[in-house]
Amino acid sequence: MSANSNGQSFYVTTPIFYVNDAPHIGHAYTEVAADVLARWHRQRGSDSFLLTGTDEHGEKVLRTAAANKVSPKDWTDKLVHDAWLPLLETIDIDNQDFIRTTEERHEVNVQKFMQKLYDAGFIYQGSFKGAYCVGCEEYKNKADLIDGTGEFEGQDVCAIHSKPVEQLEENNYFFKLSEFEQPLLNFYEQNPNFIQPESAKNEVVAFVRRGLEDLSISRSKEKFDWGIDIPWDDSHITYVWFDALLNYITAIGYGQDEAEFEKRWPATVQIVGKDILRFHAVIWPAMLMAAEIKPPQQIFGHGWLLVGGEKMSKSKLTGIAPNQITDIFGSDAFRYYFMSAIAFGSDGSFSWEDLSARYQAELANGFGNLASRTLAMVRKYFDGVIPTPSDYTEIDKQVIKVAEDAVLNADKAMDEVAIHEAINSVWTLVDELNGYITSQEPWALAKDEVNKARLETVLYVCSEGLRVLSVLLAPVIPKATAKLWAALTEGKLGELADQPLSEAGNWGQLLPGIAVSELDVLFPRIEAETAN
RNA sequence: GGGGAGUUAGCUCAGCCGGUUAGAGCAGCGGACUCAUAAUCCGUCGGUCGCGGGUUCAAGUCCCGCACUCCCCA
Repeated sequence: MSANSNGQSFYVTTPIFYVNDAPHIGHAYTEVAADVLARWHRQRGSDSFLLTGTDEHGEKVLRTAAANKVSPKDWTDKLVHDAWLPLLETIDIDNQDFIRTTEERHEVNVQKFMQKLYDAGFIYQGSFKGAYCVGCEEYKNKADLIDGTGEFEGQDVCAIHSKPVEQLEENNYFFKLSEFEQPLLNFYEQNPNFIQPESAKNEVVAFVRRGLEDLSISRSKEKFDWGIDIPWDDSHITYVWFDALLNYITAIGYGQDEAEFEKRWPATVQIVGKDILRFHAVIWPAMLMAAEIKPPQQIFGHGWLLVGGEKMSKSKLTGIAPNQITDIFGSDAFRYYFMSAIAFGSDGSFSWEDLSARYQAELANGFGNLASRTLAMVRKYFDGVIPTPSDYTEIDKQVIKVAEDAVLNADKAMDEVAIHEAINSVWTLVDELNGYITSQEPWALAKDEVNKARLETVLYVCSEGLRVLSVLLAPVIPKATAKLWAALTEGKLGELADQPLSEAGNWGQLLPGIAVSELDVLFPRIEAETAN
């Protein structure tokens, strides 16, 4: 991720959605972050590739499919088409691929990967002991068990069924994760930015230092068979996590299209929620090392969205569907809000009041109104034609300086995956321009013909400032900026998405003489408090 | 039980390796202005920096203990 990544590959991934989940704003948050990064880097000239998809294997999927009396494949097809692809539409994600773990390109190459590890001696057969709940038909973690009461006093019982669990033992295949303890620690040390943010890194390093155990990576088909067959033993299937992690490479040609794979891998940054950080920062690089593949350049663990101070949850009725927000505020506002209001990497509080307040203050009154007042004056004083600027005063030069700095600072922040900081940097230009208009009083200049040249300059500065803002904000609020761009340029400057970010701050690109077109209100005031 | 992180104005948060009167945005209050989606601009009120010790010439900023919140693991 250098400052000049022209033509370089920028490969960003999100975790794949567990297909049985219901989409909520947490999923959407991760997607938007990855999408903003991908769009930003694409506009900077990189060959930017955003991957997302669905994780579709496992016993729970099999069970819910059975409960709905359809095959697991039909069940996941339905969920993908009814829930997950629409989610991407809802929040305006521009992904380059969508991988499903049930696709052949995934399954076949997961098997190749496993065979390679098996041949290299990193996988062996061993016995796995665990607490098995017959009701759930699965092994339980200790966290899922509670102390029994009544007739089961003194025993561990399943939290769901309240019945004792059985200690079962089965033969499984194991991955020699323990052998990678030192290699991982070395890797973390040599690649200090591998795990971000810093707090997440501390946690992972401390975990690995305490020692790693080998990892069971298969399940006997006697229990269930919705998964990828172990290539050398068809009585077992691959454990879901092992299967799921490999999507990041099977999607870009691992085992199949080596040229494509070489071009994309290693991933530039893999965005994950902090709950699954350990899988991505420990198990995943170890798997890759075993296969002699480079680990990704960076794993970025973002925080939780908190609602009322707690992690969202369905059981507490704090789960929020993204379209509840976009139906009222639109996808741009969704994207802007979560990206600007929350420091990426930290937990962040969501509330309807905060969303509503920021929408009003920043998008409607700040940016939207700036566009509105500028174009209204161009229309009113110059019949809608962008005027030609004369000599710039110190005040004008100050605006230009702020624009240039906004570009540099935003770009620097994006390199550090500090999305909120990047947006804040851009917003300095919004504020500068609003202040500039107030201090230059174009309405006063318009009263006397002698001030015409000055008025032309002032309104050119405002319009050109909007041009810079359109380019900088396109990755975050693509719909609104596209409208503004169309109104400002009449198609004379090419597509907005093709505007190079590195040159966004080069002043004077907007062409005088162009007739600006009508512009809808970008972010209409939302009066009704639908929020609750 | 072990590990990681957090606790700073009404709200959401910045405060890097300790150093002048602790900052921002929003909300509140006062004023200016009218091009604009009563919008913008200026000014202003507001904090014993979770609690208790310690180190230091000097501590939100370092050390120890405690309390509460969250995450991970067993």
